[in-house]
Amino acid sequence: MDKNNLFQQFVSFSAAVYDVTHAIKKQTMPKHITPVQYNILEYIFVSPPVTASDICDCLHMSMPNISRELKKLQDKQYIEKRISPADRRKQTIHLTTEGQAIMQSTFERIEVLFQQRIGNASEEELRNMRQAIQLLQSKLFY
Amino acid sequence: MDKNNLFQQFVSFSAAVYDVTHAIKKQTMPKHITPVQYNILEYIFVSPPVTASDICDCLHMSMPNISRELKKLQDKQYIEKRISPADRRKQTIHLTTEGQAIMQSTFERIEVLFQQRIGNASEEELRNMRQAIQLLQSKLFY
DNA sequence: CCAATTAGTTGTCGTTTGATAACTAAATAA
DNA sequence: TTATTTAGTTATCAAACGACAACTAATTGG
Repeated sequence: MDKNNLFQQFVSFSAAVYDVTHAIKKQTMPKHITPVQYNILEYIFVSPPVTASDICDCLHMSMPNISRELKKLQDKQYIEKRISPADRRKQTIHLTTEGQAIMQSTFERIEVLFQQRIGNASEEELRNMRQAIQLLQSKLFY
Repeated sequence: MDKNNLFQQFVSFSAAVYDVTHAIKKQTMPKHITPVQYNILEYIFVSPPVTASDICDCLHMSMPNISRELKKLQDKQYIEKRISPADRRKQTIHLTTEGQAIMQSTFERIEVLFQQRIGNASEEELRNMRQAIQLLQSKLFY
């Protein structure tokens, strides 16, 4: 039937997701780092261990630019590089204790806002949301 | 029960939505305009009539910066400003014929990619997706 | 062993973007 | 009528970001 209508929904929904995540990030993102640097830290935080190349691929940036930003993060003592013994060209990027602490507390602040958002939802509504997310992530946002 | 697990899902889902929309925009966004300019055109396209102030509020930008970008879009002949007769301080922003055509064809390209994504979905799956979007948009991404 | 590839670095450039101050013109409130 | 507020403009500045060229060092393939 009308896939067309679904497209409208998709556009409006994507915008809504953007708005909400933008608002949350605006309230929770550490101020001493730039948005791009935050994205890098977040990526290192959720998918360790990562290499500079991994970050390039996932965040759609060039190696030179990643290298520059990683150096800045290293200067700020948020990350450290460890040369891989197997292949000494490669290096894995790790959060320092401080970097880890920053990301941890950022995610805690994000979770607070998230819980506020769904605070009044019933047990069944939560179940439905979980199902809905799973459905959309497998069929549409894959 | 475990709202915690839902938070994990939320984070992962938001990232997935970002990845998909980013990939789509990358493939469909007109090359002669900057990302910010595209966002402005898109906003004018989907929610007319708009004023410069509306754009500020919705896109989280300052009036001077909006004014600058609108002027660039005007120079490129994608928009025009009409002074509101009721209050001559205000102006409504409109797409020119060319601007309209560009946004129309951009959205058509977006829709093609969207239809590819859901191409093999059954009637029932489409219904479920529609429901899922509606649920999440009302309970989570509002 | 030598050539080619891979991983990452450094430097440089220009554009985009965000922020701020100082301004004009129109409308509203006192 | 004058003061204030509102809508938008212009100019300027610095930071952030993307792109590119040239480079080093390690590894792999022939």
